[in-house]
Amino acid sequence: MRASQLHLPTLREAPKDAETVSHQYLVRAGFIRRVAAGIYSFLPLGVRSMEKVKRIVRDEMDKAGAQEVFLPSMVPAELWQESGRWQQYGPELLRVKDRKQADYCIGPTHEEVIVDLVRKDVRSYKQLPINLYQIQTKFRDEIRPRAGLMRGREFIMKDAYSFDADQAGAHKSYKRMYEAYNAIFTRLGLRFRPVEADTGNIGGSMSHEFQVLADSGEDAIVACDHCDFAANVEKAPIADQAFAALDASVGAARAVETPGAKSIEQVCKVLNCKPEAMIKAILYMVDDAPAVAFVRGDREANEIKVKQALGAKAIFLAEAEWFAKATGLPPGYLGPLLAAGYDAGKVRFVADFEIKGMVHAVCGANEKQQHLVDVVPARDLANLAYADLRMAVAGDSCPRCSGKLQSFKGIEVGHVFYLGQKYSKAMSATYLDEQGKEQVFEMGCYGIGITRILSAAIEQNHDGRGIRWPVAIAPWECAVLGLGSESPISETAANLYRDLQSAGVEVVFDDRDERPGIKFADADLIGYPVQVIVGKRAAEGIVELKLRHTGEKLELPVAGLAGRLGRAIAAARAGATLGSADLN
RNA sequence: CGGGGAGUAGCGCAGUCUGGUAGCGCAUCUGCUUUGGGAGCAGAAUGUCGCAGGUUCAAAUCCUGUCUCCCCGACCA
Repeated sequence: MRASQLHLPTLREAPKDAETVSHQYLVRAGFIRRVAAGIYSFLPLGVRSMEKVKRIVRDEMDKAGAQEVFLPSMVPAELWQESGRWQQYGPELLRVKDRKQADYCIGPTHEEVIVDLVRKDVRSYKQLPINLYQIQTKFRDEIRPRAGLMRGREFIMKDAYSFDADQAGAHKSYKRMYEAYNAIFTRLGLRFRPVEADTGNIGGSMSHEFQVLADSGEDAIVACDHCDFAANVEKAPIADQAFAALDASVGAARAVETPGAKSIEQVCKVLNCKPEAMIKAILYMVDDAPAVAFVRGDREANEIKVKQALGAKAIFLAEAEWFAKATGLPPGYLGPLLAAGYDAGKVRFVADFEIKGMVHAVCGANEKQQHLVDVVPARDLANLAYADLRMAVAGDSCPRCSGKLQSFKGIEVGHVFYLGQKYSKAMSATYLDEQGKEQVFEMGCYGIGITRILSAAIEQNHDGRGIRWPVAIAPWECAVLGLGSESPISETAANLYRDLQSAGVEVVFDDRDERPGIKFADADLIGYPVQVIVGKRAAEGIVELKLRHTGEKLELPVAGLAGRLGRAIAAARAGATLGSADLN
């Protein structure tokens, strides 16, 4: 393709609504344009990169035995009512009415549609297992769309659904998808990590997220430095811990005045203690009733764990005033040790395991302006319920082995769930087994955020000048920059362009009548993995090669270059980045 | 939804406090010169100042309402 013919509007400045690096570069380099909040148009370059992502996803899905289908994005309400999600889903589900006033939604995910499709046509165990997938535009009316393609309202997702006769089969299907996902993200050329994850709203009992590692990622993950354990911090269990023996010399718990000291920080100042010696109270509204989770003063409570520990459906941080009214206890001075006579039924308490091992703790006294010191939980809080409540952090022991956890930031680009019978049961999706008995399908569902991958790839691969695409998903693999229209530069460039095409390289010939600086800046911004610069030394048969990923520049004879590049690029399509070492 | 911020030329912004009829840089078009890291000179085109009311002789500017967008939090591929 000749750049002079390409619709490639690059911007020197990013529009002010773009703050995230990937968002800025996608707009500046001419991949996308905003249409409304969280809704984007794709320009030719964006389409090319996206199609490459799709091609790899399709290829690996097909290889793993899945079959492509295409489901509607507009879904009748009846299906969602049948699964119960028409009620459960909040305003994120975009509901629309047709001319007859019938209810529909724009599919944010397609469990209902696929279950309906399969239950109608799959009647026998002989038709199982089956795994169907689609690549579809989804719509979720997000509370806050942000960061360009990272969290759009309209986005493209690959979603697959497996149907098996039994759990063993479903686990096999799950494993197969897990492996396919590893293959996909490897081929995309991304550094990623599969991590154990919470199943969230979709439900189910087993789940892994595929996280692209990037410092700007929103998800915190921990991974063992020794074994292959890795999990989202939301999910990561805390390893069993050894508790110190009781120190009998510690005196009885006693109250001290701590006027005005409501936060951990303030109390530490007043009592001259450290946060790790304190018991922190976090106020929740759990299924509309007050509850308190206690964690060590320097820890962060994990809301998902608290929710599970309390067997709750919904959990929110409680407002202090509401809480005080509901319990009669003073926020800011809350502790696990209730005064005699207090009606313990008013509020539920649960404490993190770690607290049990504290020997000398400070906590709220449940009286205004007072804290308790010399609290020994194992002695004083015998009846307190303990559970794993805190967020895992770097340095924690691995829950599987003797290693230590390290922390990373990630961007979730894929998620595999084992669903069980959640949807098949709700929607009576059954088949007949060998005995002619009706059985409910065992399901799994498997998503990949196609459009989000573009953002994630950029977040992971960029520098101050622009994008550094992995070869597999670069819109074009190579750019030939002709730095002049006079002979022999123009002939050398045009010939090289032709030879690279013959060598099977996707190449853009920047033949625009622009100054060199503009061509360099655009090429760096767009992120072609390879730039071939035809300039001053063209007369000697020498051109310059710039490898975007490593930043290396080398001068090479033009003779035979197309063939060499063709081979190197072909090799890198499998999921690599290109450096000079790859040329031979 | 809570908190913060912004809507003025394609993009980035100034002008708003103190009302007087809109400007700068980049981009665009023409011409000449330039040509290895976002050129120079000369000329040109481009705006219902987000929208709707109101105040006023006069509104981008003041008042009221409204819409949109961005950022931080609760939700998620």
